[in-house]
Amino acid sequence: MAVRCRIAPSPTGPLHIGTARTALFNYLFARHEGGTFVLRLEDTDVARSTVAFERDILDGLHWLGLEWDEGPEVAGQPARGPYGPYRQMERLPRYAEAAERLLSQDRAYHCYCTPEELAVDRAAQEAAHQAPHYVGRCARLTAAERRAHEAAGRAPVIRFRVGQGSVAFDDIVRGRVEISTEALGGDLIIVRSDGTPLYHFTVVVDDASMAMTHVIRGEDHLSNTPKHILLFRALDAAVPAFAHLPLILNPDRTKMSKRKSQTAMADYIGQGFIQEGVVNFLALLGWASGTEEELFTLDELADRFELGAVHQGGAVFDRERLEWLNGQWMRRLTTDQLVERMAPFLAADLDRLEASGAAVRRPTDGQLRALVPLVQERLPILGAIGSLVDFIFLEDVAVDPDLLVPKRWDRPTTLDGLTEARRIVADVGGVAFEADELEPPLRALCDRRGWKAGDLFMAIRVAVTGRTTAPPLFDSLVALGQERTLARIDAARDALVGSD
RNA sequence: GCCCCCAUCGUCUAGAGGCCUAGGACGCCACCCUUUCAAGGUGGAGAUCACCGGUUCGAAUCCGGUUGGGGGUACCA
Repeated sequence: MAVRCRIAPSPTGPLHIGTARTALFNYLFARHEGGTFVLRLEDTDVARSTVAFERDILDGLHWLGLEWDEGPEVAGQPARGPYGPYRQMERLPRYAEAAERLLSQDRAYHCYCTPEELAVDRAAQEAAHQAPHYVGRCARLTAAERRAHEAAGRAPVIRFRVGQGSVAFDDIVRGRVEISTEALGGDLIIVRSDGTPLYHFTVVVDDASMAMTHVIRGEDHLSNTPKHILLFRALDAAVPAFAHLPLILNPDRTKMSKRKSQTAMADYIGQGFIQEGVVNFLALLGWASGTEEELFTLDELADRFELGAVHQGGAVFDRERLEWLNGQWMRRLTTDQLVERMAPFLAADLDRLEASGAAVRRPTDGQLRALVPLVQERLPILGAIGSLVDFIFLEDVAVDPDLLVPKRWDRPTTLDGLTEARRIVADVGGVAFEADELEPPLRALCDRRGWKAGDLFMAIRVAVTGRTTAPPLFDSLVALGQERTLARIDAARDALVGSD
C-alpha cells in the first residue's frame, strides 16, 4: 500500500523547531518510500489559533523545502489534494457526523458534568493518590435524567467510552508498547459543550478519512496513542502504523521550550541560518545514516532515511553544531546563491547603521559579487555579514589611535609606516588597483625598513577598517577603492597626530 | 501520585554477542599554514558503554532489577 503520512501543526504559535523536525522526518519518509506527504492544519483551538501563525508555519515549511503533495496553501491559494479541505475548522461536519455515529452506537454519550463537579472529583482522587480519571457519573444516564439536565440548561460534552482491557501496538521506533485502558483517565471528551471537537478526536477522524498509513510524530504523543487506536477501531477505520520520534531537548534535557531555548524557526531564519544547514542539522537530531558521512542535502537524506534507524532517546539541540553545519553549507554555496542570500542581510545591517545616524553607501550588484571571496569562508551565518564588511559601506569609520599602533611598534613608527604605505597605495593606482599589485611593494617596503609585514599590515587594517580583524587586507582595500583607502589612511594619520 | 518511554565522551552519534584496549563529528587544547580573523591540515585531552545481577566460552550489545532522566495524565494541540 502506498505510504501516506502527514504533518499536522496547530497554528497556535510560530513554527516550532520540533514541528519542523517532525515535518522533515515525515517528508523524508514519504519521499524515501515514494509516498504522499500531507499538510493538515489543526486549528480547532479557535481561541489561540491565528492566521499570522498559520502563515509563519507555512512559510517556514516552504523555506525548509518540505513541499507537501496535499494540503492548504498560503495567501488564498487553493488547497490541493483529493482529501480536502485541509483545515480542521473547515471539516466540522465530518466530526459531527462521526460523533453522531459513535453516539448512535453507544460508543459515546452525552455528559452533563460541570467543570466544578469535575474539579471536585479530581481533588478527591488526588487526595486518595489515585490517577485522575472521569468517574463515569453520566455514563449511564436515563432519558429522564438527561431531560432534567437539559431543562436545567446544561450543555453536554460528548465522551467516548474507552472500555476495559489494554491496547498494544508496535511502534516503528519503539517496538511493542502496551497500555491499560485504566491509565487513560476514563472516558475522554471528544466534543466540547460548545460543539467543537477536540484534538484526540479530530486527529483520528482526519487520519482515517485522509487514509493515513503512517503517523510519525513526537514522543509526547506516545501515551495518547491508545486513545487514538480505540477511536480508530470504534470508527471502523484501519489503524495506521505509528512512529514516535525522540524529543528535541533543552540543554538541561527537558523538552525543548521557549523558556529555555530559541524554538521559533523564524528566529533561526532571521539570524541567517540557511536551509541546507538547518535541514542537515535537524535530520541528524535523532537519526544517523550509519556511516561516518554527515553532510547531506535534502535529496540525499530522502535517499538514505530509514524510519527504523531513528533513535529512541531524546537529543539536545546544540547550537554550536548547527553553526558548524551551517558554515559547511555556506562554503558550498555558489557565488550567485551566496549573493542572493546575503544581500537582504547586508541591506538590513546598513539600514540599522543608517538609522543610528551613520552615512552609508549601498552596494551595487557588482560590489556584492566581489564580496563573496572575502566573506564566504568567514560566515557562520548570513547575519554576520555586516560585522565583516560594513566598513566598506560606511562613509566614515571611527579609528581608535591606540588600536592603530601594533604591539611591537610605537607611534612614530606607525606614523612613518602609514605615510610610506600611503605613498605606495597612491602609486599603485597608476597600474591597476588590485591585490596582486599592492602586496609586493608593501612587502618590499617592510624589507627595506626592517619591519615585520604583519605589523605594517595591521596598522593599515585598523586605519582602513577601524578593527583588528577583517577580511584579507588587500582584497579589503580593493573592495574599498583606492580613493577611499587613501582618505582613510590620511584620517588615521591625523587621528594619530591629534591624539598626542 | 499513576501510566508510558529512555539511558555510549560536555553535545550529536557509530555500534544490532567476539572486528571495541569503544569509532566519527561538534566544542575544547596544541601545533602547522598564515597579514588579522576565519577556513584548512595534523595531533591531543575527553566514555570504568548509568549501576547491580543474570544468560553465555565471550556482553556496550540479550534478560531482570535498581537508579537517574524525560514524556503523558485538560471542555490545549
